Amino acid sequence: MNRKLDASQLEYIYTALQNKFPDAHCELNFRTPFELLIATILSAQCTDERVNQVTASLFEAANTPEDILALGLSSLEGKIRSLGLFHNKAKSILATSQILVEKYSGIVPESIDLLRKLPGVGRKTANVVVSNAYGIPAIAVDTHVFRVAHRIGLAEGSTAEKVEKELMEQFPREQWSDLHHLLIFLGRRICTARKPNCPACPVASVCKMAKGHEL
DNA sequence: CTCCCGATAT
DNA sequence: ATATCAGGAG
Repeated sequence: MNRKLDASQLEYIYTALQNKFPDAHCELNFRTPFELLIATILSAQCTDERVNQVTASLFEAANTPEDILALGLSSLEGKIRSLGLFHNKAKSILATSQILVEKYSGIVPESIDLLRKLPGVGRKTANVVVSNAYGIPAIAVDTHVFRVAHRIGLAEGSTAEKVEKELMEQFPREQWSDLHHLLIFLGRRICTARKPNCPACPVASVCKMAKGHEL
């Protein structure tokens, strides 16, 4: 019976991460729900820092569905090419903008289910938007959350959806959005993919992987 | 499962 | 040189 962490360990993890990263927040730059939606679509397989570099000029040219549509495909692709996967991302952004104009009066929906029907918007992107734009508790499982949750021993599921469910079951709803950002900060700054810095990690004492290394 | 994909870190 | 980066669609 693979026992997970007990209640006191879960509380310790949340508190220790808050103390280590009191400023944990969404690192994508945005001013409106639509800007966040576009920035999050662009963030696939790409660092936030480079997304912000691109959106700074992109949103100056167009930051509404109508203005994005007016740009057209080749112009939009040109602006986002440096982010990679640019053809898919441009098509998704245009198709999503078209639907927002036609069906939602240009307003980004607050419903995860409605968001996920938009082209290029999956589970992770929908969670990021409702959490950071509308203050709805959610845990978006990206590459960092998936990796860190497995290493610590907070999750064992093989898909992002399973990991999201495991995390939601172990932490109270009011902690979901904060926990999501805390795990991302941990994954970016300490528990990196190539070389995790366990000596600097605030939750090493309860981490499954860190313990495995010590034994 | 594969494909999309440029920039950066190791 | 190669792994990785706030994934999603077919």
